[in-house]
Amino acid sequence: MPELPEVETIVKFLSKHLTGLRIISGKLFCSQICKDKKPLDPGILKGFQIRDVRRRGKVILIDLDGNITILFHLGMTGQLFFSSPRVSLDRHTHFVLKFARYPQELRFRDVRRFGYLAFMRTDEIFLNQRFKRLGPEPLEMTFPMFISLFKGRRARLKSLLLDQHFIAGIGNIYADEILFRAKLHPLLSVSLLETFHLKRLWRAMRDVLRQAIKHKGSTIRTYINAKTHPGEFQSFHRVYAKEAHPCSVCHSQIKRIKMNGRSTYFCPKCQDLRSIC
DNA sequence: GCCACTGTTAGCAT
DNA sequence: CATGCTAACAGTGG
Repeated sequence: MPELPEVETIVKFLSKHLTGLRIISGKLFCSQICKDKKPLDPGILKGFQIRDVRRRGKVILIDLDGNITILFHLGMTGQLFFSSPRVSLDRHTHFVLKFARYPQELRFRDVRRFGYLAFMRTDEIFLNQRFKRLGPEPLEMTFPMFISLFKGRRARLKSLLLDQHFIAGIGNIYADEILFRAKLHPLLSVSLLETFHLKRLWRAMRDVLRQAIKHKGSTIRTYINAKTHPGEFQSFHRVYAKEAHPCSVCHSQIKRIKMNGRSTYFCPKCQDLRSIC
């Protein structure tokens, strides 16, 4: 469930339930899922209390007292959910946290293992290379800030939207949905964009992400994530996974192409390349 | 069985 | 630096 709206939804949920809980144990079942250079024994988490749950881009940060933060990235198939300890762990559950006076444990499960977790000092998070290089939050950007990001760039529009160093949090679904609503072709070189195009893009980005958060994100392939969050934004998708469907605006057939190895959906008429170059 | 997919991104080549 | 391709993984569906 890993784009900004899904991560935001999970963070809100976790924040509500985790804040104030005291950890009695942490167990790692798959050492490769922990990205730390010096893998920390999660047993040392015992006794610390959860202060806050935050998001930065697609990353989830769980702050404990004692200057400790647990970082999670869900990759493609990561799940973070509560479960009764009586439900047996399957082979894809890689990390479990247990709490004092709380009947449920928090489990991190990830079938494809593109996700990861890491332990960091809370006050050092933003000194970390990973975070230093992360682009700005799309919902915390003014239009002038947004414009300045494009200066001197010439990559194709969708590639840039997907680049987490450019803007943090947008993935394959929301890139396509944003471009459809901005009426811009994914293959456009951003050097061709004028201020009014960027205005459309900025508005579409904010609208799509806000709407998606309001609907608790998109739940695709429910067998993977219904456990954690049944979102409803998928019913508002206009192009993603809609190859050959009629465009909701002009009734042309939605096209699918491959871009950077990812499926890319768009309306060939509403998002016409030739209208710009 | 084989091949093409899949909500990601680090690391490498150009 | 900027950009784009590939591999890492496991599962599903044709």
